[in-house]
Amino acid sequence: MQKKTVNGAPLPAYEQIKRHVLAKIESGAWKPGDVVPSETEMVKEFGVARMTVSRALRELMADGVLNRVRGSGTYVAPRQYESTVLQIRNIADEIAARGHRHAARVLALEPSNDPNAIAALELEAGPVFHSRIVHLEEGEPIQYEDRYVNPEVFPDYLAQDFTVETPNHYMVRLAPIQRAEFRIYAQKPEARVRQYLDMEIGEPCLLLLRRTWVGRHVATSVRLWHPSSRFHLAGTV
Amino acid sequence: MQKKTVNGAPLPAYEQIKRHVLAKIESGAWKPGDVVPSETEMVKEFGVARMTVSRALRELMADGVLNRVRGSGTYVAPRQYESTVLQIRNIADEIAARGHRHAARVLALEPSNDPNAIAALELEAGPVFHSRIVHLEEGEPIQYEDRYVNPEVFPDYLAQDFTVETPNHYMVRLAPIQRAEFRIYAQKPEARVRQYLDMEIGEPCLLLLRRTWVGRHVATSVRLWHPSSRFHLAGTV
DNA sequence: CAGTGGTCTAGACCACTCC
DNA sequence: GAGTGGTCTAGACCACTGC
Repeated sequence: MQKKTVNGAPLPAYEQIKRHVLAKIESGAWKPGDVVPSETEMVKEFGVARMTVSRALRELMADGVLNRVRGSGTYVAPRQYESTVLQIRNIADEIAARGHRHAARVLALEPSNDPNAIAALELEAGPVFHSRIVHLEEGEPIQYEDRYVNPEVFPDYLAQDFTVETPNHYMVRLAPIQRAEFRIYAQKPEARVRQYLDMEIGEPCLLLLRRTWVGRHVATSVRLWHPSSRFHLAGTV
Repeated sequence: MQKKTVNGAPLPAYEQIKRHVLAKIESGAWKPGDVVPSETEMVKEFGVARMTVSRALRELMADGVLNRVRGSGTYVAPRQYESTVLQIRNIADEIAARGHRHAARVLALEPSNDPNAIAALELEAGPVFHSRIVHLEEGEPIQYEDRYVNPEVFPDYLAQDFTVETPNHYMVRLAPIQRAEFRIYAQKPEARVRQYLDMEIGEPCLLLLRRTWVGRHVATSVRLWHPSSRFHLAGTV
């Protein structure tokens, strides 16, 4: 295998193979569920020993990128949703997993020149895209979503119907999220949020702030308010 | 290498080596910072190829258990603290990292027969150990810690001085935490918590519930209240 | 310069899946 | 039974550390 270099240092063959596979997935050439070439095929393609291919694919499985089944083949793993605290899924899927109905009220979907939002997306200038949506579980509001989106990453964001598909689902469908940063607060909601979430006066919100990256771009910056009486975060490590 | 079996299935050699190393660390025979035997030595000890030892040690490094330095050797990694939302550290270390002073007020340290606590620790009967501590940052309360501890795992818990060392630090020092489960809530604090945390009426708490496991035992079940004005959780994925 | 870990090869045997 | 991944061997060359 020809040694490619990054800043002068040669990259190990197994690392080059990993990047090749990741590039295929990120470009969309290989989609979730697709079979990827077998070890034997990659051995021929890259001109390396089978152990080397095996290590590359094994590590990608450990990272959750691939699934491997002995006797069957190697498959592209399903997309990971915006992960917050380890594994919070798309709110609609989460509601569906509880056997409940999800609905969404789109309050706003428009361009915005909010300087704070432009800064959060690490852009020089606006406009950026802005949406405000209330998510309902069995008719009860459970999340107030205030989202800013990078138009360079999702140019068609404003043309979507978010009563049918959540923004999170839409974005994950189009681009793989590679990194996320989050902060969690307990907060007294401002009046508008409190009303949209149908909360009693004095009831606190669980507020989740999150930014996600696609490649070198900040893809989205979102604030999610949840009524404490109907929502909490959970996970294991 | 002699094949050991678990429920009839033979265990791969690299997996046996991993378990051997983990057992050494968990038993305390190898402590954080210690050099562990080199690959060459383990090759002789286990009678396997160097690649096999290499894989075992490489995977343990990926898990954060070992650190490996080319040209130097393989070392036991420092202990991981109770991880909550990915990487929240021991509150005292966190405060120290901000360059601030930590202090603790021990409100209670006693046996308890609270049936909820006994159930949370998955024990048949009590008593279990109970502590309530307020942690202060620069003199301001920042965490109210209500903790139940499994006496089978930490028999000397009640004899400790938690103004000197936090319970988390004490427990991590004695036993490696292997699994954790957490839930995060926004909550109106009860009067007692509000007073100990010196909070204004109406200010919400960020409440973190956590259980941690050592081997098959629930080691501890803890509720951590934080004033929202002075505390939030953060992390990256 | 001896010892360490990082990577790689060219084979091998095996358990398993799928047809 | 052909093809897949899981593991393993016995070598090898290399970059790096620490004396």
